Amino acid sequence: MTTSTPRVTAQGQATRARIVSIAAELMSKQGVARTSIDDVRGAAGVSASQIYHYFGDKAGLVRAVIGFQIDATLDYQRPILDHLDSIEALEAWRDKAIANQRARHCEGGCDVGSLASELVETSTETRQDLMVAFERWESPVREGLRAMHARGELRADADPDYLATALLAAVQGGVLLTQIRRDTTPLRAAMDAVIGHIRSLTTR
Amino acid sequence: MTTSTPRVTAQGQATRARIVSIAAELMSKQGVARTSIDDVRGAAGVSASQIYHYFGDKAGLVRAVIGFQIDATLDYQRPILDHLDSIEALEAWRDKAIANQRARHCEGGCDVGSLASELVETSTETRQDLMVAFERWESPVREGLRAMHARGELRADADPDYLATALLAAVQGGVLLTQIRRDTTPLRAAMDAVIGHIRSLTTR
DNA sequence: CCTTCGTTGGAATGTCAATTCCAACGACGT
DNA sequence: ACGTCGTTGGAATTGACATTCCAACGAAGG
Repeated sequence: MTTSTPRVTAQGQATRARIVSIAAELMSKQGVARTSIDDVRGAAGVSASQIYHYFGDKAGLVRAVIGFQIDATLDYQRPILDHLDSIEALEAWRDKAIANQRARHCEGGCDVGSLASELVETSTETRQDLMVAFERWESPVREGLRAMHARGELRADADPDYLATALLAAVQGGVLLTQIRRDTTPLRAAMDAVIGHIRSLTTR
Repeated sequence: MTTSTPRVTAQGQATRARIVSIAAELMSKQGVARTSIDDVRGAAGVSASQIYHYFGDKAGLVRAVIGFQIDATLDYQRPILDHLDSIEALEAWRDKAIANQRARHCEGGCDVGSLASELVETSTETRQDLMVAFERWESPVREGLRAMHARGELRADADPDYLATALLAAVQGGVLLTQIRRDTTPLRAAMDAVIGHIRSLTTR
């Protein structure tokens, strides 16, 4: 069975996409709680009824924003993210993350991490959305380390999955401290430490 | 010059302290934005005017809560925090952090980190309060690693300050992922990775 | 005993924000 | 051309929330 009648027009999709994109930007800058539907309405140049038409309520819009931000983050880090299977690739990833923070003047933190911190405890469904988002992020990191492991570049007793989790945690914690200090040193320190640890597990 | 007339009674101090303590608990559970003055008022069993009398406005209460939480965190981790000058001590710190998360069922994240993430971008003063809070946290970690370095237990080319920052970032990122997954593995992974890196820098 | 000032209660105010409602509009398939 | 349904506008509603105000209360010092 094919899609008989599209429930939404191309025009509707465009409007919906614009709303999500602008909501994501506002929520990244000011946080979810401080971003009102009316803020989004004004910035997107739409009427309130459209937002409720497409998303049901604010929680629905927030869910869409979570999806949007994780997509944007993964797109931004690709293609590096798909080949994190060498120390050099990990260092390139680190450098890209640092450059990104510098470009933002260390403001706003991690789009996905900020959403996560603000929303984890709101509802079980939201928390699961966030779990899925981070799993999508961690997955390619894990695959890269597994490839190194399979190739014998990592010692047999090293655990690629565990290391992938540590890397992601280093990014999150590093970005938070970087945001607070307005200085990229913490992000660099955190990623350097975990990458250094991985290096110490290589079979050179 | 001594304090001529105390502007606040012992009774007043007690009331103030109770308000801060209860506000901290509520804000830890629900976040700052979702904690209304009226919530605090009800839970503390005081009238609204008292909160405004002692804190001026909600921002003032939030500042007091930041101070309260960093004090509580440091008190909780002491005396470990004051002697982080060996791999064993670092591991004990890690174990205590993990046990704490487990006791909370991995809910709520880090009290200080959650406040930080929610409030960093609200105002320059708040961000500076947070910088001070994290500096107070990082300082003893740094001192411990410096002691190891001075004793020659860390290689000369190791940078204790940089490593201290990485440790704190690992805690923050690890706790965030732990909160999202409701599983202490990420916190353990993150701290293990950085501690492992430090171990690889020891002169054994 | 009296005055002062910190303390407390509780109602009142005004703003802001989420959500609903209804009517109009227009694209698209028949 | 016509009718259906997705789309849009904008006003109206409802509730929550931060903050203010004023009056009463009580402890501590003179």
